[in-house]
Amino acid sequence: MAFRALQAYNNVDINIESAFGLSFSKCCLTKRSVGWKGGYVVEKKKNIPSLVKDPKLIEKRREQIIEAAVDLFINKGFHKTTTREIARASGFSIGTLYEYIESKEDVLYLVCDAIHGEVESRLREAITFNGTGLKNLKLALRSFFRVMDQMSDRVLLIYQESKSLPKETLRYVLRREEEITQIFEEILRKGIADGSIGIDEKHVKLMADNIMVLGEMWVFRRWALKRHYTLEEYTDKQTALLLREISVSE
Amino acid sequence: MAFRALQAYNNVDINIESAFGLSFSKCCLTKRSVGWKGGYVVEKKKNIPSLVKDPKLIEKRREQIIEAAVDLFINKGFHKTTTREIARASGFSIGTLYEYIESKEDVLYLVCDAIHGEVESRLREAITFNGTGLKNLKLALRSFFRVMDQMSDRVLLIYQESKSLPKETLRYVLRREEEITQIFEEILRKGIADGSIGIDEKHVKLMADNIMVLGEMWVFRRWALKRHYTLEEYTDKQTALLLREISVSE
DNA sequence: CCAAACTGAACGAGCGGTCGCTCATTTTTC
DNA sequence: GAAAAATGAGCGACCGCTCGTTCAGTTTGG
Repeated sequence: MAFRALQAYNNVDINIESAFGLSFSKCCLTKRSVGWKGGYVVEKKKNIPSLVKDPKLIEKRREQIIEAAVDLFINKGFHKTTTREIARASGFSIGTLYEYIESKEDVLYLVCDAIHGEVESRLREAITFNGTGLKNLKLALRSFFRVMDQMSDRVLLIYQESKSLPKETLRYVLRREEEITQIFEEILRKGIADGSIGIDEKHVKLMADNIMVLGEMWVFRRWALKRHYTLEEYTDKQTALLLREISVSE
Repeated sequence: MAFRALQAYNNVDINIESAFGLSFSKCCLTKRSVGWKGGYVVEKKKNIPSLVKDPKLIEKRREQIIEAAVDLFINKGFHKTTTREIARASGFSIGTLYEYIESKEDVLYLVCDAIHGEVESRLREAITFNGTGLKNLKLALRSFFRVMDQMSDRVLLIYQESKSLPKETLRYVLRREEEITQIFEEILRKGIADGSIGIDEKHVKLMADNIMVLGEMWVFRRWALKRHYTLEEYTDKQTALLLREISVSE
């Protein structure tokens, strides 16, 4: 999936394991804390302070902001979109906008996180864990490619603009994609356990990565691929390719 | 290869064939004209007017500009780099900078074009047209992945920033990548002709596209792939994958 | 041979404008 | 009527780009 700032990745990621352990050392245990890594609590979401007290209102207004900003960012890009435009498109004034965010980058984070959330939930709701791991995988791939196809402009947005996030904030966005990759890891492991998928455990992560790449590919080479394939054909062909690598006889 | 603005592609490319025919209708025949398409002359390079008269000096100064801007754009991104910074890093004043370009976007175009040029020339000089097409292909793949690896930050730069180019200028950049794809088309066709590659002519373009995608993949998923593969291993594995699709027994 | 005239590359203060963000004030809510 | 929420004029920084000026080097004219 296209969920990252490439440049930032290349600068940062060699140490990403340790970076996670260290960078979250300031976190404290709250109800939003969800996991452990290297002994530190890892927050799943970045907390954006707001001057407004009512949590329900904050959520509502931020949804307005996200909806407005997604369109603007897709059409104009992050840098060329002004905060005034975001405020106007959200239906309130510039002053009000800054009651719910602290910086323009916060809006970008909200947008990235919302898109990630949509991809993940759409993917999860399309997956059953009945049947063999292999069957699950085939279904998941079909859903995944369909979601990528339907959301390609938003996926593209994250891909192109997330590099503008502050380094620290970027990590939250990156983690979010790892979570999606893990869905495929789960399915693969299930297939290994029930014998329907014949790869070594140590190749699971790579396989999951490969799947994500094929999804990305449909998004950002769509202009080229659509000259030759429908989504259906692409799905079939890439599924076949992946299953061949998995060394099972269909 | 990563040479495009994704969003722009999705907006523009469906009509790219006709767009070329139409958009260049104003072109006239000059010594820089190099090709024909739909009866109109297609310029290969965008002409950037300069206030300076000496062509040699223009070339020299623009090389300085490119060298300075590549570094800045890679480290800060196009939008966050100021024209003053470009001028300072180039070794002259802001006023002088504008003697050699007309807009900040011109600098981005110069940079993209120079990077493309480097990729293409490096690739071409590593290719021989001796032996079978199949042998050529294997060598070309090895060189291509190596070039992608060595130039990944610059390739990434084009990928992330070319969307900021004016639509018209973007087309020049897009054309440049098509030319690189055509190198692989040539090789594939040679292999078909001499019988060493067994695919249908109508799949040549798609195959060439696939090769480009695999090169891209190494660039912008390097952070993930490097956890599992060296460049060597990646090259071997992807070459094998491609050859399998080509349906030849090695 | 030299001085006067000309050339054009380099310069950088400054212009017009935009942008992200603030805060004194008003409006709404309960 | 007090607290919460919304407002938008305004601030100050900065940005892309311009243009009047400088000056080393070249050409011209006597």
